[in-house]
Amino acid sequence: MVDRTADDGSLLLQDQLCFALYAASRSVIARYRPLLDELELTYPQYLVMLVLWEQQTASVRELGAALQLESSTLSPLLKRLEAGGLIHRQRRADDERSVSITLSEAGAELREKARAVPLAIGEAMGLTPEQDATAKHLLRLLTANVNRTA
Amino acid sequence: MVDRTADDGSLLLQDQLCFALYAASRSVIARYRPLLDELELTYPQYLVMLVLWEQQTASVRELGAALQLESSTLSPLLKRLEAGGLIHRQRRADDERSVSITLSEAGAELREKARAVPLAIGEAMGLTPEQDATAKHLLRLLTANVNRTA
DNA sequence: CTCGATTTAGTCGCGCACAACTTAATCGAG
DNA sequence: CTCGATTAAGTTGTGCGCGACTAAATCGAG
Repeated sequence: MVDRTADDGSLLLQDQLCFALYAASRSVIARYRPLLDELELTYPQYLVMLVLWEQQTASVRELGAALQLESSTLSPLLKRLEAGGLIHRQRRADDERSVSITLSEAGAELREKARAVPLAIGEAMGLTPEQDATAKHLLRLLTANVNRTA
Repeated sequence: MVDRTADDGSLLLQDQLCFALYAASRSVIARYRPLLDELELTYPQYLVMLVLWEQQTASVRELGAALQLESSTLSPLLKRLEAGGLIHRQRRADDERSVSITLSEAGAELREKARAVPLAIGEAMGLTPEQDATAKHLLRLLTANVNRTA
């Protein structure tokens, strides 16, 4: 198969980086699914937990900034995490507009069960450390460029 | 920032290729949105149209194979494309289980308006041809690996 | 030829994802 | 101090995306 560059006007599906991206993202998330089912988390919920395991607490706004998600996506998701007993939500005293999200006991404990997940995914992806680093670099560059004048 | 490789058990969001992938995919699709709004298409609908512009006709099964989507995703999407007057759907005479999707006049004509889209996106992504090719290669490798034992 | 297995679309339920909007709290120029 | 502008979170509506399931048509071993 002869690929064309990003610069021509090809309308062929297989020429498009964006489709490779879209397909790869869904494939990786599908790979996560059985692992996250064990933790009773969806993939976006897992991402929220990653942020909280890292920094204990965050506002909805901060979670949105870290994950590039709107409050309209996060609010219901956080409600489900709270219903699942993994987080607490409370209005901040010093700024009643903000809501602090914190880990519950169960949420903090879940971290240990999650430890095995990145390993298993890394193995399934099957890239060399160099390929992994290159891919991350290019994806971040791409994201920054695309968001630049968005 | 010091990145770790895919092989360790880091639970840091920024270390994870999968998050870079997820964020990049959504950013690119968001970039498409205003362009596709002009065509009154969503991104997945646009992908279906790409396949049809390429080969005139396809069954639901073939579209699913090309785009890696389930019939439970495609059936309602195709219903919307039909309601929008871009495609026709008809049971295949030789195998009543299959449904043939074909372009309508309007669907075929939309191709010309879509010509400018890949150019604009390619420009927004801002990768060199080499980077674009590398990214596509790595994403396909990744997807193949992840799906292999799925 | 027959009938259980397979294949193809489709429906349903749930959880994102995002645009558009609302509500409430805070900010800040005058 | 005040009040219009801004900010934070949440609601609503639409369209994916997929698992679980169903219905109907076809296949194929015996």
